[in-house]
Amino acid sequence: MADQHELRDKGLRLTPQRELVLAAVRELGHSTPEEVAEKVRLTHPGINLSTVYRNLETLENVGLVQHTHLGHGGATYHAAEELTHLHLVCGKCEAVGDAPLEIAATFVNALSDEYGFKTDVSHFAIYGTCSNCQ
Amino acid sequence: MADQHELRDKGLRLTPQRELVLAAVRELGHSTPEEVAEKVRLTHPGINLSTVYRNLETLENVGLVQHTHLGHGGATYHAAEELTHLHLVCGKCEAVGDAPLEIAATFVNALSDEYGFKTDVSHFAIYGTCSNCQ
DNA sequence: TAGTTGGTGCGAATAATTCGCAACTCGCTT
DNA sequence: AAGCGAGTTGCGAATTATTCGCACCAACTA
Repeated sequence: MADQHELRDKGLRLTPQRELVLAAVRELGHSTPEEVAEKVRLTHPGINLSTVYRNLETLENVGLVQHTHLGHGGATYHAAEELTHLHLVCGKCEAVGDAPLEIAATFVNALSDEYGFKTDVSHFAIYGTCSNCQ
Repeated sequence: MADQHELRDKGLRLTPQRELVLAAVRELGHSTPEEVAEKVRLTHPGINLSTVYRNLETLENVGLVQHTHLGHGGATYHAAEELTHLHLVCGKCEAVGDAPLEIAATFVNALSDEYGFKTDVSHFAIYGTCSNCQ
């Protein structure tokens, strides 16, 4: 019912580290591996960065989290459930805003119809300047 | 007339390295610093990677080239002139396809009207799967 | 409860990018 | 034509981000 089943159903072992990484991603929304590690350390100080990286990768493989490249170099992770919006990335303040998927529907359809390109909404990041930074 | 004026008009010195870096970006289209360096080395074998990085940054500052994060970690650079299309990045084969800006016009307008978010088309990268990889 | 197998911690290895600094050269000034 | 000063370059070291190898440990299975 809890995370237990969720992870074990995917064929993964249930370790405190893994649970915490998943929980952190869910709570933080968009976050870098570093931020996830920081969050996890609040309750499990000894966790190793490598473990965070490995768990993020593992969790991504089983489809519980996903990552996107929202700018700079670093990847940011978010829970798979949270795919109901687009990411609006501000190039100035680096804030990540959200917008409903529907707003892009016709655009996505056009790309599909005219170019055979299937847009991956989970990786859909849009760069620009947010209203606060203009 | 040639690159000479173009660079000097921007207040930059005209060095062979700089000219070559700019020429390489223009010829290569989307390319990583590493690829630019490789290209430049064809005619100027001794060029240092640092110099390529610095020139890309310099050229970007004066608006002659721009960069985008099209996936993974690395940034890719392209000439500023070449901003007349969107980048369709295939997550599988990593190919970068193009589509005209107009296809996103209504979408961009909607983001502006409803969220006050000004989309930067030069950084507009769309993730998905291209027609060949489906 | 004991075994096997995946998972963790840790430190080293890579990769990508940036920096510091001394030598060089571009372009302006005599 | 020669000189000077600032912008540039090359090079190696320093960073940052991420991955690996390996020995130890713990989660699930029988």
